[in-house]
Amino acid sequence: MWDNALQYFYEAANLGSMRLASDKIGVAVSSISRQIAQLESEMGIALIERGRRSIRLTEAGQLAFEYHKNQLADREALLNQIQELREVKSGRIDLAIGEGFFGPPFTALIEGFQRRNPGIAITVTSCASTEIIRMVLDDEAHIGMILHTTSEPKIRTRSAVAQPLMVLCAPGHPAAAMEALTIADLAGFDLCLPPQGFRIRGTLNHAEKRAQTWLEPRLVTTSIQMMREIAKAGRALTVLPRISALAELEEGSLVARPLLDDAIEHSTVSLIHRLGRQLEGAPARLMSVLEARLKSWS
Amino acid sequence: MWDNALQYFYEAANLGSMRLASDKIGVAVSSISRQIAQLESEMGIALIERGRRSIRLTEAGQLAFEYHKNQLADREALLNQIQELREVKSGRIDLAIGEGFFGPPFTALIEGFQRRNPGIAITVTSCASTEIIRMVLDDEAHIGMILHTTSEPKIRTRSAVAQPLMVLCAPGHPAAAMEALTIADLAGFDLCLPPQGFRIRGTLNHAEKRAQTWLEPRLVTTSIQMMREIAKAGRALTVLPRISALAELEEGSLVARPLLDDAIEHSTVSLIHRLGRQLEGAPARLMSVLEARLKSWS
DNA sequence: AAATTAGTTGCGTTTATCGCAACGATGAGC
DNA sequence: GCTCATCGTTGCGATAAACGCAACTAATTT
Repeated sequence: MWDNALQYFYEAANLGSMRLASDKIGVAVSSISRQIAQLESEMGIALIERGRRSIRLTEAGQLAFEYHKNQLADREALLNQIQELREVKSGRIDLAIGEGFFGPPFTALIEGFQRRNPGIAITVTSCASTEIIRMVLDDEAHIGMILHTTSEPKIRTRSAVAQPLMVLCAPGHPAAAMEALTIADLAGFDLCLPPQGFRIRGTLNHAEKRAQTWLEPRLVTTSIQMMREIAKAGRALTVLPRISALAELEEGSLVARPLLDDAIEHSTVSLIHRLGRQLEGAPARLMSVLEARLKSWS
Repeated sequence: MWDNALQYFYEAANLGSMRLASDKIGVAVSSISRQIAQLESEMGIALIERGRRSIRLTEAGQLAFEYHKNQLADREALLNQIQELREVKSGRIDLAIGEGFFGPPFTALIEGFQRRNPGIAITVTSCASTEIIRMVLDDEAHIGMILHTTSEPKIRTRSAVAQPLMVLCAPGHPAAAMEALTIADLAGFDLCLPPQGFRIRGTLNHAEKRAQTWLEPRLVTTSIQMMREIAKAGRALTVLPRISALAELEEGSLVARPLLDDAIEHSTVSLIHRLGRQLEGAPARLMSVLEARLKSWS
């Protein structure tokens, strides 16, 4: 309620007369006079000197004047920020991504997006699938990117593209000579795999169960980076989606061979967000970019 | 109008629910919901995430939240300042004083006032009577203090105390032996007077005209300080109100003798302010202090 | 001294806000 | 998976604030 009265007071003080303020604002002089009088009575102190034709501010009036001037500036700043948000010129996107997706292609995608949308801050968090789902549910992340679809309720799978797990090894590795490998084949080689609890390992577990063969990796690491390097060195095989080693596959330092298992061949990469949370602005834009790029990678 | 909606939004966001906000503010939930919705439509962007039980802020919502928080702080600061003004803890007083009033008693008065009212800034300007009146009329000074009353319209004489011009001289001066002096007596001594244009000189002029005697001062100065010093040295007489040399009279380094002239004996010291400008707060307080002290000096 | 122009006040009208109640939707518990 | 409690939303009549018009008072101007 103060807001109106202060505005009238401010304009009257600025223009030096209530009538000019009346013209500018478009309200009757009487209202202006009344609002100011009311403001004064609420503040318990006079803002303008009475018994005078022109508007002269008392000390309290000058304080109120400066106060409102600053307030206007602050409000304009807020409106600018809001405007930028609407135009997606600024904003924040929180992304939760399985570590397997990291690598030059993904980095290039993010960099390209930021170049085209300066002012948008992006946070990319890397963690396990279950954690990603939790973050999306709790709105700690706008968008999540996980292997395999999830049956979790309250999660909307926006886009899912086929992205089967592959066996990766160096070109000179014995496995590279094979067209495809079964779980049993895998068991015969040195393996580098992520620890239990990772989605990749969980998917493999199911396959092991079906094949009644249990894998015993020589090296267990949470670092996809390390898995790629071990495989490149030819010391071991690793199991990852193509997307996790796109750069290496293109330059030929790694080769990919299918892993013969129904569930694994049909595994997918999913872009998810919380059901009921309509993405808008920056997150929506990034979502569509991710969606398009993911399809081009599959 | 924004103000209300923002407040509701702020409380709802703060308490995490519209109903709690409703209890705290004392307004129906429906109004809160509506006000927030309206605010959103005016801003053109959602502030809280819909389709959710609890209140969660969007990015724009967080901006608005912070904005209003700052706004509240600013408003409280303003209210504090206003409160201080009302309690006369702060404020500004502009005083315009004839130079004749300067001296230890006046200085002590101002110092005492400032000690009892810390936070109040006082500006004491010294100038000629006509200038004092102009400053009061133009609101460049809250209070003026002049010799003699003025017939100026738009000037309100708040208080006038008798303060006849006296002849001042050193105790050993021949004039000190006289009970009282006439204008003609004055003409026989060396004189130190202010220049034409000063109120004292104007008052004397009238007396000279009546007595058909013209004074020719040996020394003319605008400095009351200098006049007092000259008189103390015994070199000349000077003409001032008692108030201008209160300290010297008390310590006995100067003596005062009446100047026999109707108008001069009835001259006064006046506290003036602009007609229609009701003094309040700090200026009013100082005015009453000045009034009381002036009477005690007369 | 009259005229002009400023701010103020009274009164009827318009607009915005409010409260109540019914509704729709979300999330917790069984 | 279903029910129930609770929270936010919407419709409608009531209420209060703000508004415009016009008459009024007061400060400047000529």
